[in-house]
Amino acid sequence: METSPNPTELDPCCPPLLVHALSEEEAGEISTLLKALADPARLRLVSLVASAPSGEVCACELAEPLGRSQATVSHHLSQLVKAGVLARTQRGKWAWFRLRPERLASLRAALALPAEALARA
Amino acid sequence: METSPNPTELDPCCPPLLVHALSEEEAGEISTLLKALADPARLRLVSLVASAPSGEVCACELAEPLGRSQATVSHHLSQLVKAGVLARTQRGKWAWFRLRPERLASLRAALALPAEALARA
DNA sequence: GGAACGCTTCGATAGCTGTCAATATGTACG
DNA sequence: CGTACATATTGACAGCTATCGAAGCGTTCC
Repeated sequence: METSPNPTELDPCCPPLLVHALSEEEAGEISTLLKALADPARLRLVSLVASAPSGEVCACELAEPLGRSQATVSHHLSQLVKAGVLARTQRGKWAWFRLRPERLASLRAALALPAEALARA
Repeated sequence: METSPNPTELDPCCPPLLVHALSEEEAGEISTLLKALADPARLRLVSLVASAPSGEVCACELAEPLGRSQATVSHHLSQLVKAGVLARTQRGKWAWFRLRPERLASLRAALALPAEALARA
């Protein structure tokens, strides 16, 4: 096994991106995560959650600032959770969401350029 | 006009992402760049170009390793150029592509977490 | 129990997107 | 000029996706 300590869907993802050519499989893996972020509504959701002072936001506070229906917000939140970007906690009848920074960090790492590429710029 | 010195479409993009909530407009801007990368074929193209020793690759060398038709590769390359991720140089009848690392760097910066968010993790 | 509430799921729809074959455009070289 | 070749554009199509209203499922609280 790699480095994942618990059964939550946190597979390594994001092999070194720009050092050698990616295989179709590796590219598919990274693009899945990118797709999860590549939508204005989801980007704003992530942003709303990440910038919350407490680090957690109730779903009930998200539909209104987003200007989308409650069903649509629920749909996007599910996708973000599935992609590992957000984590959900059920608390009574409310669902709370918080950021999973490791996931974004691994994406940033994948996008990092090797020194040689920077030298060429 | 804003701040662009030359006619190439290199606007700043990517406001601070996770510090405060994004507007719909800001989110749209970033998601445009993310969408350009959120596809296995395009990700592999970027990877192929970035990992080339010379820093430049002729389009003629890309279709075969990608396993896509010439038309499809041309289409994806256009999108990457339009998004500012790659730059194209015409040389005789060949088109050469190289990476625009600044563009990726600004995306990485947008994905960077403020210290507070990391502390919460 | 039953009413109210938060959220998810379903069904439907309009629009976008990745793909290719075919065709067009453009460049090089006899 | 004409042929060969590299790339771009067009047209078409299947599959995906963002969105919503409506219906379903749990939880809370009276």
